[in-house]
Amino acid sequence: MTGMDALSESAEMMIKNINQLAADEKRVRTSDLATKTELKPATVTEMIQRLGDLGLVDYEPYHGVHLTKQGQHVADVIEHRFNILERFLTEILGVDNDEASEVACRMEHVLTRDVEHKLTTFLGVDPEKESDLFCHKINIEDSPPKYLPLSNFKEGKTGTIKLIFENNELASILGKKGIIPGSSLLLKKSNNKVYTIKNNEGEFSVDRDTASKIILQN
Amino acid sequence: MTGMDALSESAEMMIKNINQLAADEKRVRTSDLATKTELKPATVTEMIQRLGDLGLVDYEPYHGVHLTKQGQHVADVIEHRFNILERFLTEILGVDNDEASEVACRMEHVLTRDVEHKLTTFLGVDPEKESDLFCHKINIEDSPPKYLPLSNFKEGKTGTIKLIFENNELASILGKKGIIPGSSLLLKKSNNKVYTIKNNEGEFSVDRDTASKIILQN
DNA sequence: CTCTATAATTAGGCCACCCTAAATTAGGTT
DNA sequence: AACCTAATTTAGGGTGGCCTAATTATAGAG
Repeated sequence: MTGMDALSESAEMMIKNINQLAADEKRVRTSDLATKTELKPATVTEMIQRLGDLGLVDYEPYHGVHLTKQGQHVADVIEHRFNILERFLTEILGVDNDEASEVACRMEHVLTRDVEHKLTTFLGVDPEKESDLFCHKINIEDSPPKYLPLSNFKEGKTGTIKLIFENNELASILGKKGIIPGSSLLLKKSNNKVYTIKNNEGEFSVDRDTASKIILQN
Repeated sequence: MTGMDALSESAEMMIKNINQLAADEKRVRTSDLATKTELKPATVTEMIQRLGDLGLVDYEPYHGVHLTKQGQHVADVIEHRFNILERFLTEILGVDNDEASEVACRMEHVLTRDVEHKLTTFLGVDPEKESDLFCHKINIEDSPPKYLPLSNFKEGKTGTIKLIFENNELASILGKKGIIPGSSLLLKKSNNKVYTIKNNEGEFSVDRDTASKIILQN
């Protein structure tokens, strides 16, 4: 009902191009779109009529188009996806610019919100701070895993060890007991002084200081 | 002549599905393909006839298809692209399995050889060793990525941390130990499970999952 | 205010993909 | 060997995207 049928790549590209040609408040002309997209004018007309029917574009025959609010929103999303993909390809993978641009331009239509979000985070931008670009992301489905030092863990809970701050000695002692990153551990009891933990090699007690150096994931 | 026109996503998907259904030397039946692809049998027939014309498939009416050498090659490439994309999405970005699978399935048709190659290297597989899968890659323009996750780093090497991907909590825990972007870090030891690292604040061990989210520059 | 050059649209055609419904074929049953 | 059923293919229809050619509208020149 919401018209959420996922636009075709062609449709999204047209919207993207309309957006890029839309300087000031001017309507974008068919011929300019034809040049930019390397399509024939007749094809552009056809396409923008379709987009008009979808409410993504305000189309006035013989007088060009401009994006509706809805269309602008699509354009922003695509733009953002393109940018992070391009950055990932060039900055992280070291793909050369032209190719990165081409590939990003194809991939942008296939990203989901979640992947977009995670990629953005990966690139070191806090998605929450990009408020404008992420305005389309109202409900964030991310319930990030919680990391806690053992010293703050709840009794009876089992967690996976993520990180142990060493102290070589301590680490090797713990290591010999199977308390190593990646392994799982149950906190049986704690009284804020002594922490009784259990793993598949047995039960141990550690002091608070040690406990604070073992970071678990819920 | 070589039929190098870049196959459509639909065509590539059909080839991929034929490949997956091709147990032993048996020909793959139309109805099985229809079930797997969620298309109608008539549509499958049409498609495999097209693929037959392209020489990608050996089609015998009423007796199913099997991939030609050429078709097999396409299938292998797609398969490999899917696998590395899926790995990247799950292991590096932390996308959940179902979504990663879906997105990888869309992106696989859009990767170039170079991007595929660089992504593979990024994930820590030496593309040269995957000789079969990479047989399609004759001239490799070797420029390995400058950035690697800690989990793919070589023991004894020092790198500069470029970014740490994760929800803020993990990042802040790491940050308190001086493991922050821009700082330098030495990988002392790794056994593919536990990564022992050292920086100017001490020594730490992290699990593979965490290591994969710390990206270093050689 | 008409006239014309240019821009834009419509008309009509082609192909890839998808469908349903109507043949057709293969292969086991009797 | 004729027959039936399930699998398969063909026939025919629709849509999106692309095209060329023909038509029509616009806006600026005279």
